[in-house]
Amino acid sequence: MKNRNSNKYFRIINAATKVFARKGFFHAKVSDIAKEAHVADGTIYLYFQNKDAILISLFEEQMKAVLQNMERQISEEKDVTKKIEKFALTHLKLIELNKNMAEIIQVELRQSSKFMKEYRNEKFLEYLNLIGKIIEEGQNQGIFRKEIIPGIAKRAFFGALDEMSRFWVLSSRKKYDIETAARQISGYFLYGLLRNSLERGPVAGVKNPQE
Amino acid sequence: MKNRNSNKYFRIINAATKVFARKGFFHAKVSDIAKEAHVADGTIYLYFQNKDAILISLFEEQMKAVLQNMERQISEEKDVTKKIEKFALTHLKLIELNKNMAEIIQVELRQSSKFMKEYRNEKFLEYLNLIGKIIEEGQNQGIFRKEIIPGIAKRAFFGALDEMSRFWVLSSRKKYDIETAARQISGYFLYGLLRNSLERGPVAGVKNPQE
Amino acid sequence: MKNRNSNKYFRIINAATKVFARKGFFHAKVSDIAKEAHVADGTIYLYFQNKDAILISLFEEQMKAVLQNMERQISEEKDVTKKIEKFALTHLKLIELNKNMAEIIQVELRQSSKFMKEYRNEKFLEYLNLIGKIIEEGQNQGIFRKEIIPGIAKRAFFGALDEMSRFWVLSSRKKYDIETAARQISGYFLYGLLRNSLERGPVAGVKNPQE
Amino acid sequence: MKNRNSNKYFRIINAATKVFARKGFFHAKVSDIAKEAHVADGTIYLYFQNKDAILISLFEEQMKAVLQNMERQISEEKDVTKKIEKFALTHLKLIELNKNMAEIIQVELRQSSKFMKEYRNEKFLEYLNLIGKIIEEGQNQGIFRKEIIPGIAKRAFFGALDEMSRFWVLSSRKKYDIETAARQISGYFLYGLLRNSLERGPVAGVKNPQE
DNA sequence: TATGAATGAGAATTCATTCAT
DNA sequence: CATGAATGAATTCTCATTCAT
Repeated sequence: MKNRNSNKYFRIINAATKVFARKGFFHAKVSDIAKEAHVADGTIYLYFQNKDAILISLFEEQMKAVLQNMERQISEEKDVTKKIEKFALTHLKLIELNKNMAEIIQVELRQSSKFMKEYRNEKFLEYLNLIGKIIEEGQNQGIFRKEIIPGIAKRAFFGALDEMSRFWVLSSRKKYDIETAARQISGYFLYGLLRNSLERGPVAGVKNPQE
Repeated sequence: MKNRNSNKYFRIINAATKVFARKGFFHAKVSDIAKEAHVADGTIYLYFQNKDAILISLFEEQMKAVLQNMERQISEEKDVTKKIEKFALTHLKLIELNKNMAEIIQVELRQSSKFMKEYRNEKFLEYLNLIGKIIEEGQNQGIFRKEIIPGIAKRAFFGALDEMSRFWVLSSRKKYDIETAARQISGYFLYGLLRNSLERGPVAGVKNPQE
Repeated sequence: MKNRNSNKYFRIINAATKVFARKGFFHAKVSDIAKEAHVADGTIYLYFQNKDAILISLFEEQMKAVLQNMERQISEEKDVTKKIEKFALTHLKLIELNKNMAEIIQVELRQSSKFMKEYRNEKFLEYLNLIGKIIEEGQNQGIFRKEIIPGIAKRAFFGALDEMSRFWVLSSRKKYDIETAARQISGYFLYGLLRNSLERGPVAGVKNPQE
Repeated sequence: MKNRNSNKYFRIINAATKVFARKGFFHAKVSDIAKEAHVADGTIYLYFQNKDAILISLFEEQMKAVLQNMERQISEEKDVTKKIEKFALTHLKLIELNKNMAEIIQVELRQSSKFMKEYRNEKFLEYLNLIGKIIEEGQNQGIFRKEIIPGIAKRAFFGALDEMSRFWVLSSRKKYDIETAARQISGYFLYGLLRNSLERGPVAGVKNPQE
């Protein structure tokens, strides 16, 4: 495998992003990717072990960038409440920005035991943990309720955003704008659906509620 | 008779559920399904147009049952708050009960443009709308904040549960028990993460907050 | 194999004639024939050994009738010249009358080693010999040239008529009417293409021509 | 390079000729052809769209050569009578020379609606027209009777030769030698079967004869 | 006799991957 | 490093035929 600094490496990654998004991983032919990258079929195998590896690399490269970006965005906010809101907004903007990539993550990456089962998706876990850490931070600061289980909350929050993305990716037109969706979703998690605090009931997942 | 009253129809559906969950849709061979169903390869094609059709039928049959069950469960609760909690619990229990099926919906059904793009998944939308209706009901009763957009909230809530299921489906052992997870997730949505109402900030997605 | 007096036997033969003509032997499904004959798939096998046997029976039944008819027509003429003309006319009329059958003989029966090689087509040879006998008769009467080799002439004459039929069968509309075509073709064979007898050259296939 | 300049293209054509002649088009497996051509199965599909396309290409390539050869042979003769004789001889010699090819044209090419119905066999029509032109030429020179309809005569003549070929192709041994058969058949068409001109009757296909 | 659901052998075609140039 | 022609394993689907009813 040749060094990934070669511009061909990224040309192939980008071509694959397009082709996978258009046809789906299984229906995408390696020769399609080669054509899109203006490269010979065989050349692909100088940079990637096989077709699966393209998808994995594609994902890793992309997540690297996404992760860096998200870390920077979050660190700009001091308030954990703002951090949560910023996370939601940044995540949804990302989807908007890179529809093809979003589509692959949403649809293709979930498809094969190769990726969601055997492949330990470290980068994705790191991404999830960004949320987890915000929540823990909020709990340590006494701002978030201490009964919240960060391991569950981080998945719930990510899942909420993710499902919203899927909706956008799969439907042609966007019904709600990004800012609205981001504010709504972070709003649900921060303040709940209930109208006033009097109704605040037994604390989630804990026998003896809040203190 | 080559209709779905034949027990062969369901034998094939069940066999396919196992095989798809084990190998993934694309790596599952029709002959694998036939073998699992104790049926000849050709027999499959008396009941299904092609391999894709098996996955679709499988999904539709399952969703029919899931939907009925969920409707019954929810109708047992009067309080919208309880309905939300019941939804979460029922959904997660379902996953637990039918791991293979869950895996297919989580992993396989998302994979192909056939299913997530071309295929208008009516049953799934009905399922989502069960949540939407609860939220609207809550708003009409003045219990849920009126700024909540049900079309976003239903997806966020489903996504949160769904991501939790994925976590379980893809990891071998369950870290949190079902009741805890259900109570946590519905708790986030109902009461928010924030510790007390004073912190209740600007209302989600609305410029001029509550009141 | 059940007795061929059953009306089902002929229902199947007739259905097969239609289906073979429409789709061709190889693309015709046994179930198509069954449907056309309003008979169950399995019933076909009570009357015919297999799909090949349908085609053969079809041909034999048809040739039996064709042969009888042609013998009768020819015996009505005394003059060998008239017999030749009658043969041509009757043959072409037959094609017109039974397009489906003609199509099968023209196209399908020629197709498979099963039929044109392995299958000794006795009925067809009898049909050819009707021509051969007319020619010999003509030679014995001193009307046809004795250098004519009946074994070649009968094939040439049949081939001429047959190619004309093929033209009709394969083109949708008939360019020439039957009587014209019959008279032309028998005319070529009886009188030749040449304008006058002076041009009559060395006799065909014989070193030292006539006389 | 995947064009017909590659020797693989012709290796496959030649292999297919053998295999089709031996087994028949429908019973010939693509893998048989590949084996005969010493080529991988998949390679066939670099040169031909599918199995049908092999048969068509095979036919077109052969007809191209046959046509050129026949045109050359005919142009060597000045006399239309000689041209007719030359056509017959050349046609029959060709069959002798390339038995496999002849068998395919005789037997296989007639089999499928693909070829005799849908496929407009231009090259074959050109071949037929070579005869048609000779006849018209003869008529213009006043040598052939003007009542002859070239569109019918060309088919009759071709059919006569073709049926003779079929006889040879399908029977293992040749009963008559080529020169004899060619002279006989062209003799029938030129001079007719009748012994002397006195017997020359009403002109073919025309009410008021040659007068 | 008649049925038609079930069978399973069989074949065309695709496409990831290799390797000689 | 790059190419792209060649490979051949792999898999869906078809359909003639059977046989239990």
